[in-house]
Amino acid sequence: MSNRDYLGEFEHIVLLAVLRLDDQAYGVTVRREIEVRTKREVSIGAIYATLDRLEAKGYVQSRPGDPTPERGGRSKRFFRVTAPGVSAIHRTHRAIRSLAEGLDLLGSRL
Amino acid sequence: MSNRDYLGEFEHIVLLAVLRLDDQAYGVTVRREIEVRTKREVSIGAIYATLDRLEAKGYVQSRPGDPTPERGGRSKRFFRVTAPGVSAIHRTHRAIRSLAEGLDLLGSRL
DNA sequence: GTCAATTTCCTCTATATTGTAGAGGTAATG
DNA sequence: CATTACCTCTACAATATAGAGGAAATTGAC
Repeated sequence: MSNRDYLGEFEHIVLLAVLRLDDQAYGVTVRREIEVRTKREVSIGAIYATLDRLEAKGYVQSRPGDPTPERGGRSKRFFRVTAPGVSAIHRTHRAIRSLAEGLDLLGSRL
Repeated sequence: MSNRDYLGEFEHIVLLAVLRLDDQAYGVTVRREIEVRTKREVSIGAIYATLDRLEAKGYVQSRPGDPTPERGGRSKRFFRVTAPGVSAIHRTHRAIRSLAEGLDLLGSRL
């Protein structure tokens, strides 16, 4: 296993999406959330590969969902962010902020 | 060339360091700035490889520095962030903010 | 009931791009 | 020519990304 302390760029995005979706986070919704919020198109494969990596690191946890009464559909795999996952977000944000603060980034406030 | 629009995690860090160092950005100072601000150790090789990639993408530009009157020392290669580089930072920050805002990230304000 | 069509979601494989370290070479100065 | 400060190169590990295709669920025709 890696010893990396920081989230990769896409890992970061995906982790935030899972956090934001709360108990409705699974592959398809995570993808949609990212596309809607960032206007960035991502493949479903990219989502799951990243989710798997985040799970391997202990930053998210997954559980199988019960079938829903909708037409069709394989049962979902739900994800939630763990405490270490939240810490990783904080570390990453701190690193960025430490270098960005004070810079005149046109009101970017990040 | 790639079509990636977003900065990788380390590219992001390095680009911010160059921006912050203004006209004093070269390999050694970039490395030091990152280490001091983020408490993260990085090898000099990692710095230059990333700087080279950022230059290939047009996000930074380098120019050779004149020799200084200090004892020893090969002449420096100075870097500065280009306008597209600043845009890349903005895009990246916007993407993060769009997913982070509204979340209760314990006052993380990012 | 059961079978096939349909739907929604997930798994897997393969490749490109980034991240990372460190050995070793190069251009200065006194 | 010894010493110093900096940079280049190479090699490998981890992350990012796409997309084809398989799996599980529901519904309706028979």
